[in-house]
Amino acid sequence: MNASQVLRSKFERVLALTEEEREAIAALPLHVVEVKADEIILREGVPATRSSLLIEGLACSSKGLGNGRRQILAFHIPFDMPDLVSFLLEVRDCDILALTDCSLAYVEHRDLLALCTAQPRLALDLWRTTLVDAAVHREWTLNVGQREGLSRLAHVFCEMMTRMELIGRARDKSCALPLTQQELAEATGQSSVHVNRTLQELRRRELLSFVRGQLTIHDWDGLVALAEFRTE
Amino acid sequence: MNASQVLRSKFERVLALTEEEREAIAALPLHVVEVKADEIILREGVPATRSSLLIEGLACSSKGLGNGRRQILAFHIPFDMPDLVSFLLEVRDCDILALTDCSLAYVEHRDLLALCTAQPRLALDLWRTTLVDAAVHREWTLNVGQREGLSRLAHVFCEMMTRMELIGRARDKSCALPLTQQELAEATGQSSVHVNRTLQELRRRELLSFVRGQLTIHDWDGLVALAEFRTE
DNA sequence: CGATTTATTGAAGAAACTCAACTCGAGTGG
DNA sequence: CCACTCGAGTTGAGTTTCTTCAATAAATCG
Repeated sequence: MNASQVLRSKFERVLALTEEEREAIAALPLHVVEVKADEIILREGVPATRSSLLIEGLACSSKGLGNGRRQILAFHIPFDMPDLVSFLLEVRDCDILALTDCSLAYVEHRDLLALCTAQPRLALDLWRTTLVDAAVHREWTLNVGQREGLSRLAHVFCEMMTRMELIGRARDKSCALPLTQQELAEATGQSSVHVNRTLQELRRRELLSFVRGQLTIHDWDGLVALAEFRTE
Repeated sequence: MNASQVLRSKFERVLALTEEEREAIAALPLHVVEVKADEIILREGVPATRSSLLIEGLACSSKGLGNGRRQILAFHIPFDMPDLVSFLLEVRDCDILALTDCSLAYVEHRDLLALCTAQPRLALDLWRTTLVDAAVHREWTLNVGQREGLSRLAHVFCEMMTRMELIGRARDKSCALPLTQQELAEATGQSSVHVNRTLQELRRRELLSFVRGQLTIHDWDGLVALAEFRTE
C-alpha cells in the first residue's frame, strides 16, 4: 500500500468519500522517507512546518526533562498522523521518535491547509482525529496519575491491542508490539525494574504474556477489569 | 462583559476579525447559565451535543476511577472553552466540574458547526485552541509521570500564574486561585497529606505562598527553574 | 563468536500513602 | 455575640510502593 492509499483509507474508515475528495487526497504532495529505529522523526522546539503519516513501524511522542527522565506520551502505529497535533501551532512541543524502523510520509502544513480549505469535510475529520488523540492523552494522564503499577501497565496493553485490532494487525488477541521494558517504563512513569516485576505479576496471574515483542492476551476480560479499560 | 463579548475577545486575542466574522460571532446562540460550586457542568459518558464557554469562575476537567480516585486533567478559567475537546466526538470522555460558582455560556454543537462552515478562519482558530489544550495535556502527563512531588506542584502554579496573567487576573505575581489542597492533590496525582507537606516546603524555600486561595509567587525564576516550566 | 543490549534478581532506601488525631477558620443558628 | 458545626489544613507514625544500585543471565546483532 502506498502512502496516498494509506491516507485515503484512513479517511475512509469514517467517511464515504466523494470523487472530488478522493482526487484531492491523491493530489496531496507526500514525501515518503524511511527512518531507522531510535532516530528522531521530528524534534521538539523546532518550527512546526510539516506533519507525518506513519505507513509502517512503531513510533512514539515523548518529552524529556533536564535530569534525563523522559515521558512517552503516546505510541503511534500505521495509519496514525503522530504530529497532526502540532498542526496550526508555531513550535513542536514534543519529539516524535521511531521505536522500530519506520516508513512514513511527510505532508507540508501549507499543503494540508490548502486541502482543509478546499475540502471542509476532510478538515473536520482531521480535526476530529486530533480530538481523539487529545482524549487518549487524557486517559494517559489518568493512567499515570491514579492507577497503581499493575493496572497502569495493563491499561497500556489493552489500548495497544485494541488499536492493533482496528488496523488488522492482531489475531486471536495476539500482536507484535516491539517495545522494550525500558520503553514501557517511560510510558507508564515507572522504573524499568518495576516494570519487569509488574510484568511477571501479569504473567503469574495468567492475564497475558509479553515475550520478545509479542503481546498475547490470555484473559481479555480479566485484563480489561484490572485496567478499568473503557472500550468505546 | 456579556457572553458574546467574551467569545469575541477570545478570538481577537489572535485574529483581527472582519466585520462579517464579528457579526457571525454575535449571531451565535449562547445560553448563559450559573452553576454552583461542586456541581457537574457536563458529565462523562453522555452524548456530546454542546460545548461551554467559561465567563466567570474556576472549573476543571476530571476523570474518575472505580476505587474513588479521581484525576483532574485541566483547570479552566474565564475565556476557556473547557470541553471544545469533545466537539465532533460522539460521547464526552470526562466530567467538567465547577470548582467555584461559575457563570458560563452553552453553545450547541450544531450552531458551532454552522459557524465553522461559514467562517473557516474562525474554525481554524478553534481547532488551534483544541491543539493548544492537547499540548497542555501532554505537559500534564509529563508532570504527573516524571516530576517529583515538589516540582510537580511548582509546575501547576507556574502554569496557572501564566494563564491568569494572560487574562489580566494577576498582579505582581499574585492571583486568586481558590483551590483546596485536595484538588491540588487530584491534579498532581498525590495524596492531600503529601501536597500539604510539599506546600510547606515550597513556602520554606520562599518560592511562593498559597493561603486561603491566594497564590503569590515570591521567586518566579526559582519556581520556573524548579518546575522546568517552559514559557512559550 | 564476541559485543552489546535487554531482561532478571536481590537488597537497601527513598518517596509517598494511609490512618487517625488534632487545629484552625468561616459561617450558622440559637 | 457566642457556641457549634463543618470543611479544610496540619501533624505524627507506621506502612506500602516504588526506586536505585549493582550484579547476573539471557537474548540479539554484527
